[in-house]
Amino acid sequence: MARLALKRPGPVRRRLVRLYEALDRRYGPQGWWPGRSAFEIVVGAILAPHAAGPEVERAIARLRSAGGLTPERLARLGPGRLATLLGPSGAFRAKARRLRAFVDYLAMRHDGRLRRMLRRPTSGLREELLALPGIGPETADAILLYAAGRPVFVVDAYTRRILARHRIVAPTVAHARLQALIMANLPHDPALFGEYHALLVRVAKEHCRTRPRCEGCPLRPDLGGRPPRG
DNA sequence: GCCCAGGTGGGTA
DNA sequence: TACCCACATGGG
Repeated sequence: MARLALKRPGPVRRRLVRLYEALDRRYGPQGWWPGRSAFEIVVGAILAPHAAGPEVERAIARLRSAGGLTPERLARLGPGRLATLLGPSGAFRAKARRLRAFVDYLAMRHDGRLRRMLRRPTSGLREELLALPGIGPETADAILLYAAGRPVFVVDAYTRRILARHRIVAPTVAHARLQALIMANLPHDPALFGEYHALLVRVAKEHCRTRPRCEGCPLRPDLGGRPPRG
């Protein structure tokens, strides 16, 4: 478990820490991201939208079987072949275009070398990733955190839903503001951010998704407080 | 058979 | 800024 040593924690910080500790007690270390290589992590992040979990893993396994899990080999797969391999992940033609755009960018800007790309300064790399088709804030941040090891908190729909239900933030809080709030209140530790995100996904999938009214929340009921203003 | 899913991008008002 | 919809398969 990543440690949280905090001096004089404020209300938001205290609630974020208590939420993390409750999740960690309940589920333990998650060991994300389940990628065998940095490139596999990037591929998984690009395939993830609307196809979480086993479908993405199946698509990656098919890519691996076809020898397509390196940038240069993936670039050599034809669009039709690539789309066919991605079938289980859904939206496969769109995702094939996105993967192709990523390896093309890698070849053009970083000599095809992912390691070189991952050494870029965080803010510059984030801008480059966001400029690619199909890569938005969540996908870019997942790559920064899990492939590049940068202390960037990945905010997704689960993060917003759970933090809102525990009254740590308002449900309508903007993505950038939510990310800034979390990062201003937790130590900038990639291992901690990675575990926290993974734990949020875990509880959301196992509990929140099937019980939208939070009946029998596995987390402590006293995590909340008064609804935040704004 | 219907609804939704760890998101993104294009369109519209 | 806010909302709608396509992307497309798979599971509940």
